[in-house]
Amino acid sequence: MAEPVTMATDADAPVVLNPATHDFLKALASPTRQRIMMLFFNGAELSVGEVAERAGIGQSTASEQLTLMRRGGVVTARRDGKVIRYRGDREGIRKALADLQAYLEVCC
Amino acid sequence: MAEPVTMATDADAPVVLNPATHDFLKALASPTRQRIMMLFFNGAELSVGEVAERAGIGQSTASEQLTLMRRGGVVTARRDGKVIRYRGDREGIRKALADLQAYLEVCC
DNA sequence: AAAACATATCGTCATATCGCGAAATGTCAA
DNA sequence: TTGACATTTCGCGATATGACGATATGTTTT
Repeated sequence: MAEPVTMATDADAPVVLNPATHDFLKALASPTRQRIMMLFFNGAELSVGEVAERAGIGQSTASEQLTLMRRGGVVTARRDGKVIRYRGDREGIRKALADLQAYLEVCC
Repeated sequence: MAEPVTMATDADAPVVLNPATHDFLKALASPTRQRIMMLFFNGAELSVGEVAERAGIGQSTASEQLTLMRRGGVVTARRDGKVIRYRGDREGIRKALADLQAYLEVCC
């Protein structure tokens, strides 16, 4: 409940941000993943194969990048038959942005 | 003035985010730079040498990482005699977070 | 101008990440 | 359970990043 970021004093300032927020930053700090992110424009839901095709990357690459993005909380996945459909994670993003903002509040 | 992110429709959705926001994400997506960031806790102003010492890294490394962070808009630098003092960039961070939020609004 | 000092840049190496094809895993249909 | 198909995992080469020491640049003082 008590985040390492809130109410910090000089003595117990966090040295790194929490893993979830770090994963969020990594999930977006790559041109390829940014391109993938924009495929989920307007709530679109896409399979791994569709992402691979539209992003112009191999199928295994798409799978790996989507796993990272899922870990970063920017997309969610659900199985639909033999296909897995991904879409933007509105709530995950909202939370990550809030955490990031709280983290940065400490120093600036 | 018209950001590539705002008012996007399905036809002209941005494929990557603007360079400034990308640099912002990169500036924070590294444990070392996160550690450095937290040194600027509570508006502290530190020289390159002080950052190197407190972060436990070499002087050249500190200089290079601070350059990245400056490009990402998370710190500012000013010369003070023969020393250069860095501190958290409140306004740069605020702007970057707003841009990031706008970018993510598109898809989620 | 030269000495002293802080920072920036350069060259190099170690490690991490990216992207791929191949193989393994998992799921539905017959 | 076998076959067909989608996704994940694995192994690998290419490229990017991180950190360092050495050197260059810039600033102040003498």
